[in-house]
Amino acid sequence: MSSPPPFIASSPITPSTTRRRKSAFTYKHLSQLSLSSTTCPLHIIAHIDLDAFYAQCEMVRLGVPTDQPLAVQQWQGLIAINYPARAFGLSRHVTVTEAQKLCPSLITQHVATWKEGDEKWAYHEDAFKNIHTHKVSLDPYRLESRKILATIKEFLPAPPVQRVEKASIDEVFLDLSAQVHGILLERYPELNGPAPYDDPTEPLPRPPTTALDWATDALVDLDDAETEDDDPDWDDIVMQIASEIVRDVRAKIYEKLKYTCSAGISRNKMLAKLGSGHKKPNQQTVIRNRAVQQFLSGFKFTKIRNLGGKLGDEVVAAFNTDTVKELLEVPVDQLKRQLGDDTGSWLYSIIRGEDHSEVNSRTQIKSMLSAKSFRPSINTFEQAVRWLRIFVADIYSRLVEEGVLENKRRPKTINLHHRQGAQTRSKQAPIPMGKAISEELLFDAAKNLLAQVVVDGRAWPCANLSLSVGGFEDGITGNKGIGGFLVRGEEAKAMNSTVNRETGGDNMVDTPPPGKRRKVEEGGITRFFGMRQESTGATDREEEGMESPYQTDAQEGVEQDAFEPPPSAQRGDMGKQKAVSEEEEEEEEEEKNEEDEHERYRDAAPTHALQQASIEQYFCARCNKSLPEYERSEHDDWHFAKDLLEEERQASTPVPPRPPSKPPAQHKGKGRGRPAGGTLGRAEKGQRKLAFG
DNA sequence: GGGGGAACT
DNA sequence: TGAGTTCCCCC
Repeated sequence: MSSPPPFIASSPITPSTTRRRKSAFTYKHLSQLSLSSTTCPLHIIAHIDLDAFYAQCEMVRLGVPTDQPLAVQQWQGLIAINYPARAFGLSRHVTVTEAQKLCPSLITQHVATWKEGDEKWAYHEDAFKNIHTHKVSLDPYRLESRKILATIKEFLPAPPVQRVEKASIDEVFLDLSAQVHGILLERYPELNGPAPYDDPTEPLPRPPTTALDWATDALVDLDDAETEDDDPDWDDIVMQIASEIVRDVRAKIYEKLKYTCSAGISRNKMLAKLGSGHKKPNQQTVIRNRAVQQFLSGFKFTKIRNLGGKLGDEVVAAFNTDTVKELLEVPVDQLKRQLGDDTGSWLYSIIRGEDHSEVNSRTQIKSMLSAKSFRPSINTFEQAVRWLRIFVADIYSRLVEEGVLENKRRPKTINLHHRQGAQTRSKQAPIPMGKAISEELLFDAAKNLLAQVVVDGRAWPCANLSLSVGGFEDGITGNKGIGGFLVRGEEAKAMNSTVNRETGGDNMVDTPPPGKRRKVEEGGITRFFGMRQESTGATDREEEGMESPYQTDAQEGVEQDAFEPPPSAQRGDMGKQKAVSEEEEEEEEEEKNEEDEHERYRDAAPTHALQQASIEQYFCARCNKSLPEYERSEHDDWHFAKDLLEEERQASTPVPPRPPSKPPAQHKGKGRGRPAGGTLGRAEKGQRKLAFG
């Protein structure tokens, strides 16, 4: 970045007595800066990260002195530990009792929980004893997060100069380019003039050589070829201005809300993020362009975003190192060959500090989830429905908090995730438009999704359940910043494109971040990495159909009237029931999971009963069939689920079904509407049926 | 648009 | 470890 520009014949003659070179940056670069162009070499990003956020929230809430060790407890574990407590060697892996031993003065504050029947979460005494009846609520932290975000946005110039991306509950990215551009022109009027000869490729005048005052910023060591004596160029000035802004933002957050945070300032998101983690707590780190290589070389590449998981492991395995330094020696071609073209070139760039991803102006939430893990697993529809009620209360209250009900910013879909052993499946449905969103509406929809999962089979024992709503983004609130108008597909493209929107002139070639699934050609054989070829829901049903002589219902959305017993009835007999997995495709991992699943299932079934020669039988009058007694409740649940869905089907089908020859015209959003009576009927039925559990 | 999964905090 | 959010891919 600070290398001298190539000699340009038309540029003004520089007296040979002048020691100083031209700036490496041009008038074009300067104007790109005002547009927050991701390809602009002066582009400037900050990442702000709250220190031990949940712990700080509790400290602020409880008015605890800042040097008091405190940890946030969730059931038997610790999910956040403040810095005073870390001094005692506490980490997230330590149990509550171990922590108390290591640090007797430690405050362990349990997270807020939500109790069945309550209309709000609360901080309960001895909450950790209530794991079987309460669910965790992180709402207090969301509320604090929102305050902090509001403070930041209030402090910065209005959009479109302001670009703030909420990256998580305790992190934001700021694109400070446009704001810094403005300050730059104010402070250095010599930059205001038109480019000499009206040529935007003319280099800028050099900035004054006055030593930069980096205040108390942590500065990363310079690259080998650079020395502190080198005159600063505009990129250094930009960094310094950005650093001032970040310092002020942090001061404002502390002043208003008493939260400390750490920050990283650098030329792109990846470096800024790495920088914010470099020195904590309550510090900020600037990574100048001339320090990037030195800085990055000290890292394990698994610390870089997107390389912290399976992809990172693969890279480690492929090149037998986990350090950036060593990976830098691998040529692009080899990276491409072993990881695929896209991932290879992405990796090549990223370890050289190149990242052109955009800061998306986005501070609003896109989805909302409420979840619970069950240990031990739950086994009946009734149990599951009781949790659904809590989830719905949670989500509904959060919808109200968001102001989404007034704002018309309503979610469009509702989604249920379900885990049984290694299997995870989900069902989603549209939230009917045109009606007000109510708890009953959501609860009804959630129950319905659960019924779908149950009818699909293999629902119990259930180890995890989660309900979410999403699809908020099409709301009425028009605050779309620059780029906010992009639709999904284009957004992804724009994020990774280095071809500048306006100038399109740079020669840099960008590569997309790795997809989750990558193709690698190897001697004519194509292999896929990164995604297990799990059976889809549809495939599952097909497999079941193959497996079960009974199972013929509800395949591929074809509604059938025949009620059949659940596939689970087949699993009771003593034959080996491995047919499903044996059809399955290879991969040791896969097999292990399958194995695991069967293991879990078998554990859940009464083994002693399986071993008896004669099993107590239950006769189901609805199917006219008998099945093992221990499957009775699951079987009943299945009928219940089926009934629920059948009611739904009838309620949503206006009186006489029309002949298929002439399908009715589509009334968007209205065709699916159901009379209120149907809803009530189902609710009543639910109450009644749930009594049997 | 539905469903599965990875990655991250 | 558990809860929560976003992004991406395939069909």
